[in-house]
Parts: sequence; C-alpha cells; structure tokens
Amino acid sequence: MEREIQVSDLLRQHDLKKTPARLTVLRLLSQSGFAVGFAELEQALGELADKVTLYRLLKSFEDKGIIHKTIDPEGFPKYALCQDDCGTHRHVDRHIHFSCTQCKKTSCLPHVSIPTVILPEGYLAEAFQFNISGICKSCALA
Amino acid sequence: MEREIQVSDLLRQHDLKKTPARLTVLRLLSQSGFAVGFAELEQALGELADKVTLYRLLKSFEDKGIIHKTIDPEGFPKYALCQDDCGTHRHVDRHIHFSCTQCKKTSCLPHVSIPTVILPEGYLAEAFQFNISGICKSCALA
DNA sequence: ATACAAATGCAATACATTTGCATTTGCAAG
DNA sequence: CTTGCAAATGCAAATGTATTGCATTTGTAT
Ligand SMILES: [Mn+2]
Ligand SMILES: [Mn+2]
Ligand SMILES: [Zn+2]
Ligand SMILES: [Zn+2]
Repeated sequence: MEREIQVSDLLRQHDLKKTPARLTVLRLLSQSGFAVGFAELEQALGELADKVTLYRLLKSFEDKGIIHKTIDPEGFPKYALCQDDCGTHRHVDRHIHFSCTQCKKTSCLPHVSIPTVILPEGYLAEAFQFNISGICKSCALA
Repeated sequence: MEREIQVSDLLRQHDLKKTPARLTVLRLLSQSGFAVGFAELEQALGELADKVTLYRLLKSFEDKGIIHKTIDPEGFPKYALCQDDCGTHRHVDRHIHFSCTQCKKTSCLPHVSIPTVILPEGYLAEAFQFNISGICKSCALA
C-alpha cells in the first residue's frame, strides 16, 4: 500500500479530489518506467472513466505540475510523472527523452546530463526539448 | 529571376511538375529565413490552391527530401527547406531548431554544433530532435 | 497538336481533442 | 451520519486537423 498512499498524497497536495480515474492513472504512471501514451492510459481505465475525463485529468495534472507531456518522434503524446520540482503552471522538466524506434517506448532520462548548446550571439535560451531516438537497452539485448 | 530558376530546378530534379502552388510554396520557403507554419503557407497561396493541395504538396516535398517538418514547442508543425543532403525517404536534417516564445518564429540553426549526449550503457542513438525555445535575436534587441 | 500520368478541387471521411450542460460524487462542515 | 456544494464526470455535440475518393484539369514528353 506504499504506492497507494503516495498517489493519494500527490492528489491531496495539489487540491485535487481523490477519484478512481485519477488514482488509476497516477498508479500506472508511477509504476511504469516509461512515458505512457493516451491509448494505454485509456485502456487501463477501461469502463472506469470516459475518454473525456482522461483528457481533463491529464490537463489538470499537467497544469498542477504533477505530470509532463512529451511528443514522441512519431507525433504521439506521452505522459510521465514530473521528477523535478514542478508546480502550478511552472514546469522545470530539464531532462532528455529517448524513444525506441523498435518497441516505441519513450523513457525519461533524468540522469543524462544536459549538453550545453552554444547559440549564435543574441539568442537567449529559456527552455529546451531534446528527444533522441534509437534502440533502447531492452531491444538492443533482444 | 535567380530564385525562380532555383525553385524550378528543385522541382525538375525531383520529378515533380512545375505548378503555381508548388512554386509559390517553394519561393516562400526559400525566401523566409524561418520555418513556416501551415497557416502562413495557406495564406500565401490564397485562391491559388486548395488547402488539400497544400497538404499534398507538403507531403510530397517531405517525401522527396525537399523540405523537413519540425514541431514547435506549442505543437504547430513548421516547414523549412532541407539544407543537408536529403533524398527520397531519406532525411539527414541534423540541426537544432530555435523557437522564439515572443514572436513564435522557428529558425533552423545549421551552424550550431550538435552536442554529444552520453546515453546510458546499452542505448543506441540513431537520430535526434533538439528544440530550444527562448528569445530570438530580433526580439531581444527590440 | 495529342496523350497520358500527375496534380488538383471538392466533398466526404476519419480521427483527435475540446466544449456545454445536466448529473454525480468527494469531502468538509455541522 | 446527514447535508451542501464545488469539483469531477458522462454524454453529445462541436471543433480542428489531416486524409481519402473520384471526377476534372493541367503539365510535359512525344
Ligand atoms: Mn520526461
Ligand atoms: Mn530545420
Ligand atoms: Zn525498445
Ligand atoms: Zn522572436
């Protein structure tokens, strides 16, 4: 019940009511080692909640700084729990994403150091979005 | 007429017929220093061509390796001429993109060197997509 | 000038996401 | 344990974006 308590707390901390749909989504995201696509979340919900509800809760989670969205190289949005100190309408997800061209899974890579990009004179960097695609560890071994 | 000849050649080289819509799009892309959004291209075409035609010609340009598409931080696709040696179904657009949060313009930065990202053991990088957002040169000065 | 494949226009379709509104539900106060 | 109410949800409709089918037009090689 360790994890259950964690996701409940996450909701309470952000003034969001504890509903079955929200708990299911947060549980899946906290257990999966990957960024999860809409379809997979929808399937996990099953009859538990409508597709519209999923859209809405994802939106509110994102607004609250609980999850972040990343677009994989094929254009599909993937969702993952924020690991950094994100807050309401303030995201600081400074990490690289890796998408496997074979298994199509997207991973957050918070331990990979962010390279410094030297921009031309006059440009001011504020945020970035780095996606690397290739073969993931699992697929490489198989 | 310098540029006109260039875009005509571009079409001929890729076995694409020289049509008003295609010429207009290529001229705009070759003149604009930025990656251009669908809406702007559509406006440039005016009555000259249908929206569907624009979708189709962009698709064929991309397939042929004439243009590449990049998704800006707000999710809008932007199109730009390929600068590297891309070919039919073979893109090698290895450059960084910069999107200004103020003027919303996206630029290709072919002269910015690509940083080396050290991935965890077992991962094999094949391609990347780096987008930096911030304030562009023009907006910084203004 | 002719012929034919390629390109286009228009309508219909497909699909993803958003919105409006009536109903239900979580939760806090009494 | 009830009650009250804002928050959350379900369902239908609306929106927005991109694709497809098919009849017609157009570019270009001969
Ligand atoms: Mn991430
Ligand atoms: Mn580019
Ligand atoms: Zn994989
Ligand atoms: Zn700018």
